[in-house]
Amino acid sequence: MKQTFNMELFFQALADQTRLRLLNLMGDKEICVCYFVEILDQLQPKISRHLAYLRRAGIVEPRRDGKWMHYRILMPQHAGAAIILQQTLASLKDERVMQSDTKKLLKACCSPAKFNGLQGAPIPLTAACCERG
Amino acid sequence: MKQTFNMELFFQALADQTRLRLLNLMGDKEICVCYFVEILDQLQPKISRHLAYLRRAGIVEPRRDGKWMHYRILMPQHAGAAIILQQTLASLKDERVMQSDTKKLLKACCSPAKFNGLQGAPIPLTAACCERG
DNA sequence: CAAATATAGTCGTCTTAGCAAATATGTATG
DNA sequence: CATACATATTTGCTAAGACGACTATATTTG
Repeated sequence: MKQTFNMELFFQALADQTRLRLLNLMGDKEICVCYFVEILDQLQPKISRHLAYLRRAGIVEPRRDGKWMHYRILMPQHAGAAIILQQTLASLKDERVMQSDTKKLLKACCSPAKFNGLQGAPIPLTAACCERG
Repeated sequence: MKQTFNMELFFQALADQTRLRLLNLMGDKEICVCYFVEILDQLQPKISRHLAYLRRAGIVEPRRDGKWMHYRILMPQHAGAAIILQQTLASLKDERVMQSDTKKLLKACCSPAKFNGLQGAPIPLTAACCERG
């Protein structure tokens, strides 16, 4: 089907804790880079670099919105890869770190102003949380 | 569920072409190391190393049989990982290299004597191929 | 210009290939 | 039964390459 799909590269992209945390946070919604930085509590260039790896592997897609960049998961054309990615996302939800991240994201969406790095940051479009304070 | 399961390590183990080829050859049967060496046409220590990586990740299990070591895939306890591994194996079958390897393995099972490195090598137990020549 | 994000450069660390040596088993020999 | 040797496989070791962290700098947009 896909001539250019590379299983090895695909797994390489998934074989990193930081990238798994990013994917878990995205889930099925679009997230702004600034949220990743805030929630993972890691330096911005590091987040950016890992997002670049995911981009290169074709797993995520960026969208520019003014100053902000939003990322969302791009389900692979390759049927097998799509199943693997979905199963991975499902499995991640069982892990403590991932649950903690998800909870933190919800909080941040509710009141971005309370987080240093999120002054005036855009609220994730599909976030099912309370309105901005 | 499993405290010791590590998704990152699991994907790292899968993120290598040589290891994917080994897994594809094993499929659901037990294979002797000497077949891997012959079919991948790579140096034996290299094969051994990659088998060690797979062992460390708990993906394969060795069995000694006299001089020969046989390896087989060990389905992970972790339900998600098992699904991912099964889907991976299924997807590999669509790739040319993997199909070629599988075909070569079948040939080697039919007449091991014709391969330099397989003089007197054991035939994979569950190999559904013709008798040894 | 300021803010958000991406990229480049440098460094330390991890992974891998390749070779040599070690280990484990089997067989032959005394 | 002990020894020596052959075969199959694993494991140290070292150099090369890839990767991640960190800092500084560049790019894009308001």
